[in-house]
Amino acid sequence: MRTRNEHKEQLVEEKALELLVTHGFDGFSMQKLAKAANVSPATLYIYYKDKEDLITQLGMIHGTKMVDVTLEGFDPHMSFEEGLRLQWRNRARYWLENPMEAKFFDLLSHTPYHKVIAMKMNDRFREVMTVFGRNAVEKNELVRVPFEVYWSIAFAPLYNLIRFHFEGQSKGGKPFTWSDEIMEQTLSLVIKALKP
Amino acid sequence: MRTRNEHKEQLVEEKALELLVTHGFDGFSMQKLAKAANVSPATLYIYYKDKEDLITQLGMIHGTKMVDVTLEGFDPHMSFEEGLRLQWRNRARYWLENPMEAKFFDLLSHTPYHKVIAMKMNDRFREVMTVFGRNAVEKNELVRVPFEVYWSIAFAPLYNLIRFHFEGQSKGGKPFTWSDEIMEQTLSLVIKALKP
DNA sequence: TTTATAAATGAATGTTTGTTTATTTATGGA
DNA sequence: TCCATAAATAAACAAACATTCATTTATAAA
Repeated sequence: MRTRNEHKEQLVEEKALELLVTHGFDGFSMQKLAKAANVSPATLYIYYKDKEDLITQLGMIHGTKMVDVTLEGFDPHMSFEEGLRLQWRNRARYWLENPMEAKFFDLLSHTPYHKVIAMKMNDRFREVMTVFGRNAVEKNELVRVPFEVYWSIAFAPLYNLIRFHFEGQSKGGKPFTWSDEIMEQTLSLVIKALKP
Repeated sequence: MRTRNEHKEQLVEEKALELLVTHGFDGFSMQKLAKAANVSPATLYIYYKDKEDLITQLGMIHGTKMVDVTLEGFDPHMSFEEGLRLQWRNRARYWLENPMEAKFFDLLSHTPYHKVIAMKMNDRFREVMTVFGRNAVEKNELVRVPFEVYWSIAFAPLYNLIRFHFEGQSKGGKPFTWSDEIMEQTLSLVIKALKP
């Protein structure tokens, strides 16, 4: 029997991400993807059940990859400050090195697909973070607040900073770009907020 | 000459928001909107130049309304804590009372339309906030940090909390809902972070 | 070398898309 | 009352859409 062309499959994956990010979910279609990846539309339906399946699979792949990267070198028994620093650094590095994935994920999180993927993929991260948070509170390194409050303070500013970076957000004309100093400055404010 | 049916026009606006929020930009079409608002597709092209114009206008309307509400009772010469508190309260109230608008805006901010609208409508808010921030720094009520860092700490957590609320985000099953205590708790951490 | 089988395709399916055109309908001002 | 004019429409348009079908192509195992 004939074997699957792995190179072709990977190209489809790449181009799908590219098209989704540059033209939005709105302007994305199977035919455009097929053309961009030099593949027959019918081939896409060998790889994926349908359009929804394509996007869901893409989300899962990059979602788990992102969680893996975020938790690289992480141990829930680290000190709170050390652990949070490591996660910020890991995420920032990954996103800056993989802007397509970063933007795709940001996009995806604001579509109906989000729920399906978040459910499956956040579980691991959520679990680790719950242990980490509980330990930190017990060691008196972290204020005791509901999970959602903690999350909103600990990570929302990082996401926002990255969005600013990719949008080149500016204050009265001066464009904004990421720097380690900016991250460090923001992170230290966050840590200050979360100390008991 | 015949006069425009204002009621019909407003219904179109309402239904457009509803469809966009429930089915996403993806699943939105002029024909669906026409059907939902009991109007001929051609009528939409009397109200709006094209689909892009429809969405842009919708964004502008709700964008300026949101800025107005946020700045209700605000004065850039308020103390920093008082001013930030007021803005958080204003935004939270508006979003909880107008979930459709809130979700629409969240959605919109992750599409190519975003840039067009943000440019025009954020100007006023940005200007007021710049004065407010400068004053607060001079009075030694606010740390001196780049605008983007300030923004990421001061508002990103609020946005995140609202998203959690609308998604019913949960930790191990318990669903999350907004409460004034939760907001107060988060806001006080934010203020702690931003104090010099 | 042959054969069975999955990969890959080009062309077509019927549907939905955004938008326009020709026509009818309502109404403020003459 | 009647007329000019804009509102509103039903029906249509080509283009783009997701998906399928009949067929060809490549290859692992026999």
